[in-house]
Amino acid sequence: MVTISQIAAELGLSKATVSRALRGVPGVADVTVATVRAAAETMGYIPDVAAAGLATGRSRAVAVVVPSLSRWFYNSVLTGIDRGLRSLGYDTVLYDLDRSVGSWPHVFVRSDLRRRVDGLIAVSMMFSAEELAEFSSLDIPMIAVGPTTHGFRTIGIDDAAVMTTATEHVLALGHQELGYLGGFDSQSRSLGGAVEREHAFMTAALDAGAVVDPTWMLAGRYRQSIALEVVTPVFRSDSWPTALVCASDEMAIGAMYAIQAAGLRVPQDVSVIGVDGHEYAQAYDLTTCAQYPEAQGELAARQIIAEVEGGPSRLSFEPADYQLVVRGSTGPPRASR
Amino acid sequence: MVTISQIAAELGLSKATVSRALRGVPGVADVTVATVRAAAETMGYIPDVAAAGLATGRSRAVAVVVPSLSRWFYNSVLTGIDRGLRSLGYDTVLYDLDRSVGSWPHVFVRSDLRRRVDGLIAVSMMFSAEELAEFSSLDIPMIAVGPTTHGFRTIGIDDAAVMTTATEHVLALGHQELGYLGGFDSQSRSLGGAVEREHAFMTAALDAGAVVDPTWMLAGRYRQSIALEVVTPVFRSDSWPTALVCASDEMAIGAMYAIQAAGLRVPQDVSVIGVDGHEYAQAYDLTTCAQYPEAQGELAARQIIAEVEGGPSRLSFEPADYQLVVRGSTGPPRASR
DNA sequence: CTGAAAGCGCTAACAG
DNA sequence: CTGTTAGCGCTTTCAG
Repeated sequence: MVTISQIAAELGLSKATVSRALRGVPGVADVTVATVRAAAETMGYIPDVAAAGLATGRSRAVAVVVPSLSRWFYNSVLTGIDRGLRSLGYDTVLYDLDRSVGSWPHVFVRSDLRRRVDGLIAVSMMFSAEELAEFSSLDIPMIAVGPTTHGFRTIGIDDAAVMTTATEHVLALGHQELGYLGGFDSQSRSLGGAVEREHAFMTAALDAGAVVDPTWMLAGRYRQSIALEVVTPVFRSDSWPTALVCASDEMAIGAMYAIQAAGLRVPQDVSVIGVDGHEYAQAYDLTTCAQYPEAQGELAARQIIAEVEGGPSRLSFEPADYQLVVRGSTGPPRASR
Repeated sequence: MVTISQIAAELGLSKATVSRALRGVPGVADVTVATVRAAAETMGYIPDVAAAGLATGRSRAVAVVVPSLSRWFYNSVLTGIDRGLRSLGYDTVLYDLDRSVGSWPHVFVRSDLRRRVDGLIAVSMMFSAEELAEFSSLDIPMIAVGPTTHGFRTIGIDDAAVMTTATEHVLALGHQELGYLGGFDSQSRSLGGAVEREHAFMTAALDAGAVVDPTWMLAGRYRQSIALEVVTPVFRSDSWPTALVCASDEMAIGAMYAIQAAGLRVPQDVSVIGVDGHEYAQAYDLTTCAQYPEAQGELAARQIIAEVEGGPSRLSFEPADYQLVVRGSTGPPRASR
């Protein structure tokens, strides 16, 4: 294992100079830098992060806390974060909180995060006041991606605006009988903007004078499997909405399956619209209000590193892009055909 | 920030004793241990992993390399690994290789992994001989989960056996006209046992004298969206198989959607069977040959830590459980009703 | 522009 | 059972 001192010895230089040359610290002769780097290369030098970390107090790693890895939004954000972090020379230390609802030990923060990471990115997480206090005591930059997270600067879409856009799309198509597929993901620690979305839907629907039968307010809990189950009985009954607004594309896909299995057609009998821009939306010809989780993750990575490396902390909320993508799952209601 | 020396000073002990007491090293008076731990607790001591790492050469972290995070199998394995690792006091350092097909810099191994992790777990990865050599030169325990990975001890199902089981299920139901939905995921670095599965299918089908029209061999590339697209034309043509054997549940779900959209019924018109035991399989009433990726991940975590902590390296292949789960998507073919 | 020296916080012989 | 003494490999004043 080759160290900095060996390079120094080899070249008749001091450890300090070699260290500076390797890191590109200004104030070293260009020739020296070149020589040192060449030697490091040929000798097969690999920096020891632990040693550097001890000396600097930095680990070149950031913690990423996710509520679960199985949902598309979360793992997409994580993909973006990992890519962003790695391109900046940082590692991703994963903290998957799946199935740890309400049981996250405070210990987590103190003993695990401390000194192990330079920053923390929380994806769609809800934290208790106690946990938040522990985080703050870590005194490292923190940032959230997803719905606005109390105590965190956050990057994310405007959930209300997105849902309003989606709802207005079907309203504009002439639908007056609307269903909503949303609910809460009780299994995870994420809130996912569920409240904002549902509220925006109701507001837009009622403002337009649409009919929203209470039995059409479905709790798909943000999972495709549950969506499939709760949607099924509605479209096998004799009263169903002409348009179903879904709070996520995963739920929308489950709903479309249930609707077809019930013998109805999308969009002829019922229009379906989702939110997210899921990678499968195109194949399912699903109209959706798309957001770009990987981009959000990459942005989070860049911003946290900027802060870690001394930059100032930015705005408290960074609005992310979204866009209505109209496909074949939405159309005018039967009556107005 | 409180250190070990502060505790030592406070208690009038030496750093060494405090260190030993804290780590539970045998050979310290019980009273001393108790006193030290109590003091550490009240003083709010938190160990510095970097310092410990420098001294021991261990980081208490393991690298997990995945081909992508968006596919259920991969993220499920990762969930299991993270849970296992964390329960043993180790951190998960993520290396998501999504979209880095063929472009993985050798640099990766040398500069990133070295000294940063104590072990490496590769999930469904294919490595070049060159990469493999670099891994080996790291001289840390390595283990793979998924299909047998050259150069790695691996934990995984017997892909051929699983596919044989699935195929024989529809054969036993009386199907004689079989389709296969498989292919390769060219986007990722994973092979995923695709070859073994396809071969096992063909063997079982031909052995039973079944008809497998070449146009029924579909390349869904292990993605639901692509499966949906390639399956659609087949069931809109005038010649289709009575049973479709899918190499993954994700593809099977896409296929079922396509079949229904084409106006056919599952299982009345066509039976569909998958492989994986996807979390959505139950909701879709999909018959599948299930495997348990989270359990595989947890096992991998336990085994790698056992090795890291001095245990011997075990068998070269650890067969994982699988089980045929019969649901409503498979039934006898039309003719024999 | 380069070198010497001190030290980051902890562990690991080696003594006692 | 406990203390002393060296480092682990790198960064960082402070001199020159």
